[in-house]
Amino acid sequence: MTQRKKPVPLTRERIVSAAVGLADVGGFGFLSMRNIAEELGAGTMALYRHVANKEDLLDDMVDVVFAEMYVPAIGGDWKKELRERGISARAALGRHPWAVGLMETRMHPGPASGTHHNATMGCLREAGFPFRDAVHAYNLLDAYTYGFALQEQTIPFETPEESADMATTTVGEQGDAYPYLAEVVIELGKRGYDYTEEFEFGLDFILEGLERYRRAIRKRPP
Amino acid sequence: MTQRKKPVPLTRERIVSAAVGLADVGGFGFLSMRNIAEELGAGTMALYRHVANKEDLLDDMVDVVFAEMYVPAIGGDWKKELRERGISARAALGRHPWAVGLMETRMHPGPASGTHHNATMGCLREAGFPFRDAVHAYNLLDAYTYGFALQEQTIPFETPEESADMATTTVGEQGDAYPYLAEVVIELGKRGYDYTEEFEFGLDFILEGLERYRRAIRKRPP
DNA sequence: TACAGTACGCGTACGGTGTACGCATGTCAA
DNA sequence: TTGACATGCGTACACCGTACGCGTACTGTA
Repeated sequence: MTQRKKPVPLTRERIVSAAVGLADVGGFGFLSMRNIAEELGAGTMALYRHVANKEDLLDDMVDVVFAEMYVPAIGGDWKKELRERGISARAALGRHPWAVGLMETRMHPGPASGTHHNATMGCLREAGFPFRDAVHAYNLLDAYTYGFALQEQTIPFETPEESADMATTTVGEQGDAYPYLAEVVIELGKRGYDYTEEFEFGLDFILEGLERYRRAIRKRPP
Repeated sequence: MTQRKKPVPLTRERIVSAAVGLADVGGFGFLSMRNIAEELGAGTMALYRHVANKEDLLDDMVDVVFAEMYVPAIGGDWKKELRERGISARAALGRHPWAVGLMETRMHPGPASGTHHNATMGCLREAGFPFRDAVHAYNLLDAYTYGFALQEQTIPFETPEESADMATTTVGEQGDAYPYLAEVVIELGKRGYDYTEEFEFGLDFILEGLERYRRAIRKRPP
């Protein structure tokens, strides 16, 4: 009669994991405390025994994404290491699109975030970049990566419906008002748009530029 | 007795303008239809006579931000034009921080957005970049600009309180676990962090790299 | 002047959100 | 047995976007 119900105890980890999964499939807008609780078969307010509030939960979710990124080896071939880091970062952001706007805006970064940033900075410093230039390089790489991910999320070049909608709105309506823009819509609509190739072109462009810059510095130390 | 009240008729423009102002001072979270209506001394639902929904309103708000950006001259010195474009874009995004995550994600871009993108693309094409390379260049410039703006928004290097919080959280707690990260926090805490200088370094880095790339292309046409 | 048509402002209501508060239950120590 | 404590959860509140429909006021036409 006294049927014991111990439906797996709620833990912070289980909550974070469920939240990440929910945001992945349903989008950021679907991520509500009520939905998370339902996913776990628990009451909404039960969550608040394990997380202080939603912001606190988001901190941990972001750290999960950081944990999925490649951690560059500090003494290694800096260009190769940071290339892999960039590619895995974009991949992680692709798997968790909701994270893009959140990654760099957290005020309480988690351990994975610390490890990640430390390794990246270390990679640049040990490659011979003076402090200030390492900061410049870091800024370039991250701004590009997050910016690319931001744009990649929603620009609808692939689906024909959206593409057509976009085309008529911006181009077709007022014939030839935007010839260069029209070229983009038409050409990319025809040939398609390979996000991976595009991203890696830019990443390599920056890395090679940095390598040139590094060599120039090494020749004449300050 | 019959006191006429004609409190300035509501128009779409007045609504958009009030919304932009509200988001500027109160943040994106403060931008609710109720608050906009109150700002205008109108009832909430009165707004819906002029805008289809909040998404529709956001489209127009984004176009306001695009309209504040410098439109590069299509035949001119492409590097100078695009440098000014980049700087004014960052400035506009600084004035309207809520816009960063929205600029490139609109599905119904407005006229200012069209003009802006067309002029930028035209600038690159007329400078001699073949179509595909112009797209690469465009992607690099915009990803960097939006990525920088995204990071600039909330990284709290300036305010001592947040800086100290950040430092203890990521560095001080577990002594020397993140030496390279510690260096960043300490050094930038000491010397400060000039966002403008940082942004322009990266922008010039990309522009100069593109110029080199352009010259290489011109030497041997495909 | 009278009336119809229309544009506009707005009140109410519904289903969603985050979360403060307090109560109920289960487990373990004394 | 008794108390302390951690955990789960139900209710309630203030906010959100917005569907729906009603009243008012201006305007063009007869």
